[in-house]
Amino acid sequence: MSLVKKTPTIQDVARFANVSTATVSRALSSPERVSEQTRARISEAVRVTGYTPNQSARSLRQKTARTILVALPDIGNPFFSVILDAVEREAAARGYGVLVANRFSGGDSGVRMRDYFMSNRVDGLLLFDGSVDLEQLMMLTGEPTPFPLIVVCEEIPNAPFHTVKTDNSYAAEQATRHLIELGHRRIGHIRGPDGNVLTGEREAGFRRAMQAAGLEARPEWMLPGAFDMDSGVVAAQHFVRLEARPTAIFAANDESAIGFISGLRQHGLDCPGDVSVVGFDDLALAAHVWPPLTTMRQPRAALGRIAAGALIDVIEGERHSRVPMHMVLSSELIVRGSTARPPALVAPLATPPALAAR
Amino acid sequence: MSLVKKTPTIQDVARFANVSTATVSRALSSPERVSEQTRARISEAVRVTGYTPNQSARSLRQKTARTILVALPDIGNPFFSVILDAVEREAAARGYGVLVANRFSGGDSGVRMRDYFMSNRVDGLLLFDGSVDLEQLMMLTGEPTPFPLIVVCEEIPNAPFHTVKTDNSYAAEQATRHLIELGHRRIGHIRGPDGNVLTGEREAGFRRAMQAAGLEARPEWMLPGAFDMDSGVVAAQHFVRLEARPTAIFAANDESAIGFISGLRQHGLDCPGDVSVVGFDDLALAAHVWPPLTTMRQPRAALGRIAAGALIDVIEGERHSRVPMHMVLSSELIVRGSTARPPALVAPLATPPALAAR
DNA sequence: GAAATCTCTGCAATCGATTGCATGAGTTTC
DNA sequence: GAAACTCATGCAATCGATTGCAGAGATTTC
Repeated sequence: MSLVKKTPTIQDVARFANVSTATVSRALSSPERVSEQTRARISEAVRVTGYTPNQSARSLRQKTARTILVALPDIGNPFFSVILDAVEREAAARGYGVLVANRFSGGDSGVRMRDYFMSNRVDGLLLFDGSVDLEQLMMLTGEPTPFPLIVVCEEIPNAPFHTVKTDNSYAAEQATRHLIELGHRRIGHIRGPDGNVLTGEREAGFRRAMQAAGLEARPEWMLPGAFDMDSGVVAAQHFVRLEARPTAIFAANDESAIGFISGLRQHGLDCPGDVSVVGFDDLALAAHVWPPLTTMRQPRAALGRIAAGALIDVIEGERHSRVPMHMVLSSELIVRGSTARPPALVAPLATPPALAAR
Repeated sequence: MSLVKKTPTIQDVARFANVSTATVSRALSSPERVSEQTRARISEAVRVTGYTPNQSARSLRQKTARTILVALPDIGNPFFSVILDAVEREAAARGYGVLVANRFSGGDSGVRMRDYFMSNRVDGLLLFDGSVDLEQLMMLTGEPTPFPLIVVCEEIPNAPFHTVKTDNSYAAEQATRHLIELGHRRIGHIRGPDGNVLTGEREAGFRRAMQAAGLEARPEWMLPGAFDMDSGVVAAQHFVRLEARPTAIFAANDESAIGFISGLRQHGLDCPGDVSVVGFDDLALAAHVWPPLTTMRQPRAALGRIAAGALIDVIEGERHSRVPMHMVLSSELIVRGSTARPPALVAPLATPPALAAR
């Protein structure tokens, strides 16, 4: 009769089934504690009334939100969105909702994070942001981490957090070694954004491979970048202005590699004819750009799945280890068309003077 | 002294400031109703105790979650992830959290949606999934939509929902007209997945443009697709086997266009030399693939922002119009390198027989 | 056959914030 | 100077589900 029919509560179900709310609650959460008859009556009552438990009330009582917070630097970036996809699926499979916080780095990120937790909206945090201020975070979390947290894609030495990451530094080393094995000696690097942990690890791997081969990582060949296509285009502009150019570039991620190749083309240079390029991540499009990109495949889906699973384990107390866990997943070199032998080796007798080392 | 220090509640603040919890609550939500002195004492108490309101308790009392649910077919798809980015920002700016539900289409989607709402976890829904069963949804929602809902990217004629969309059909017409204006007469189309509303609208626009120009949309030139790169590659395989090939293709989205171009190349065909290709969406990478893709730019960020804003308006009762609103944003043709005049027109006298129409 | 145990169910407190109503002090009005 | 009003605050009910405790009846144990 009323204009707005209220959503049914556990009271309505109890009344309909002629039992107390306590019994209804038990019938739904631990059916074995309720007699078969009663259980059947309650099921029927639930069906008829169309009852769904009120999550707010449940959260309030149980101090549990069945929700995790995923903090990302940029959802629009396909690298993260694929991971988010996997996270969402794992969480959904275990009955958790996923709340996303985008552009989490920046001044108030620590405060916002703290608010999310203290407000009991989420039970745990998956932190993907390499630029977030972890010092600040640690201060907020206090000594023994008071809330379940897993840092993904980053590793802060000695930080009391669980982490899941890929073997960035080793993978960068592999990528660089691939170029060296092709015969390249003059190799440059497009860096990631300053202050990002990944930037450091990938650069370190690059330097290690160079050093191991007795090659020099020239400062002017370390081009600035920012993990996006535009910065790759800009890097290409720097590149063509170099007096002595490298014959190969290891880019810190696929997007900057693709931007770089596109920029090369604008200046009449060919990849891999003039310059070999290796990327990092293996985005879906890496196989479809021209030339198809040689890159290190990061196990992104696995990363998301494992991180989400581990976080929920922590939340549910199945991993109560005081000592932080560090999980490392390994990457894989995918050789495609963007890398080849250096020009000098292809036609050693015809090396044009312009390309010869000064 | 205790091992685990409890999170402070409004009681703690009240005790510290020597007032009732009612006053604390009012000081925080409507400060003008509390005297300046008291307000200062309360602020101090909040600061000292480190109090943050418990969202579950607030939700329970106010029947409001300050959270919206975003249902997407595929977060991993950059098309959606950019929109999600905009949605998240708009929502955050207005104090709402964003819960994501991925792969929402499929058997239980209606039920899952209903559960989300009835459980009071979310206040409204942004539905992006063209494949979700809207009939089922309508049944669940009942006559006057009982929960705030905005359907994005889709339009169901006569459905009692607010919608935000781009002018798909008109944009497809424009894209096709661009090919016609370049001189193409034999034009094919890579379709989207069956059952998706967008597929139908884009195909309709294509047919309208063809008809208006007096051209035939041949059945064997309507290639199946699925909005992803792989289906574009497959479409290219179909394409090369055609007896009489089109000189231009309008692909239903950028990903299938890029996959198609990549597939062409594997068969030794050049774009735009042999075939011009127009995409749809203007993904970030469209400008960076080779050749740079001519495409219809969809105002994705605006779409997300406007949809989220409208949804929150509805939630907060600022738009109580019974009659559903339909907002349409317009797309823009971005001409790049993947379209050119047809081969026959470039060198009309030298048309190789193989390329001539049979 | 009394005691102990087990099974099923209900009572009522509890989670933490919000809000309608009431109250008392201070202020304005005529 | 009494009535009417305003302002700041407190009291206590309320939102809806969960759960410790207790009791009634049935069953097992010795």
